[in-house]
Amino acid sequence: MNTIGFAPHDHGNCVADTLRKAEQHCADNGLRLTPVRRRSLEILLADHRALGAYDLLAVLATEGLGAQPPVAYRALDFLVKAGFAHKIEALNAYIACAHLGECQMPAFLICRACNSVAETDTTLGRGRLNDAASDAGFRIERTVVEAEGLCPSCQKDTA
Amino acid sequence: MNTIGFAPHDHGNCVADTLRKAEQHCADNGLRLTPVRRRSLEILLADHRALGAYDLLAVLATEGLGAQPPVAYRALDFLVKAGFAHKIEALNAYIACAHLGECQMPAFLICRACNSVAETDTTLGRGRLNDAASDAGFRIERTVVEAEGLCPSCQKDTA
DNA sequence: TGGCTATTGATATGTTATAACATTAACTGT
DNA sequence: ACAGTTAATGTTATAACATATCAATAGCCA
Repeated sequence: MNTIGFAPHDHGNCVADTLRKAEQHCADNGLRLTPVRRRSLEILLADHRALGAYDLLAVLATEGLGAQPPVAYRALDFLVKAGFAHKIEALNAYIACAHLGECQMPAFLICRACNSVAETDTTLGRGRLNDAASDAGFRIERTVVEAEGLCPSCQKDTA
Repeated sequence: MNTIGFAPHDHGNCVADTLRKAEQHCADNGLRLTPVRRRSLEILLADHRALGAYDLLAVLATEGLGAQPPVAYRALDFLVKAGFAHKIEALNAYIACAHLGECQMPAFLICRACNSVAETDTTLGRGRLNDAASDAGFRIERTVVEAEGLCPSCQKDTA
């Protein structure tokens, strides 16, 4: 599992590939990637950065795809439930999934300076948290793992 | 590091002990545990459950300690900065620190049914996340680790 | 005492998210 | 093609969470 987000990569391909996978997943599971949903995913995919619901809404509005908050929240809700996007709890913002199809327990590295977000995975590393949960008799259904700090590029700028 | 929250314990002592430690910490560090701040900490300590800022405010208001949002947010800000409380990002809510004085990298187990929260620690378990961060050249400053699920008691109720 | 800083009081507003209900589109079986 | 059903959208309103700003006051200390 590589950590996309800060490293240079072929982003056009990254976007196209994710859209293709999303379409396939919808076809396979009887989900409908409607215009608003598809466009919302494209907007989130535009860069590896978290977008607020109202930021998304602003873009949709300029394109005549809806002007009221529920439009954005419904689209985001669909994308998150389908596994196409994640909510970054520490920012109250949303980001496209960078590992569509192979994403179990996402973890995020969030740059507090430029707001870019890299996604990685902690599936193999839940040791301590799982131990604590089973000691306490707690049944985990979802985990939020987010690290805030400075990305490589913003560390240079500060130095 | 034990995981307080779901297990029975002497809660009166748990509260008194934390208040004592908080007073000591303020005395040692030139911080002022004013009436609003102290009372806010007591309210958060009342049980191992996350409280919204406006829930806290409602209690403060009945006691004549302030009726406007900034009162609650200022108190919470002080408590969080001093390490006496934590923000639960997944709930936009706040909880008293259960390990005052020995809390480095808190992690939370959050029951989605009864909203009770247990606090544990992941200081020794950051392996994967740290690895991913150093691979990416990311400098971590703060981590958010929260697990949502069902506490022992609510698992029984559902069964 | 005077000057500094931290805290509080108060009003307003910004930001994030959902409730509720009417309408329209898509799918299903006949 | 048709009615019955469910999913999606349009729209209005409001709930819930959070901060900016500025004036007033309290504590500290030279």
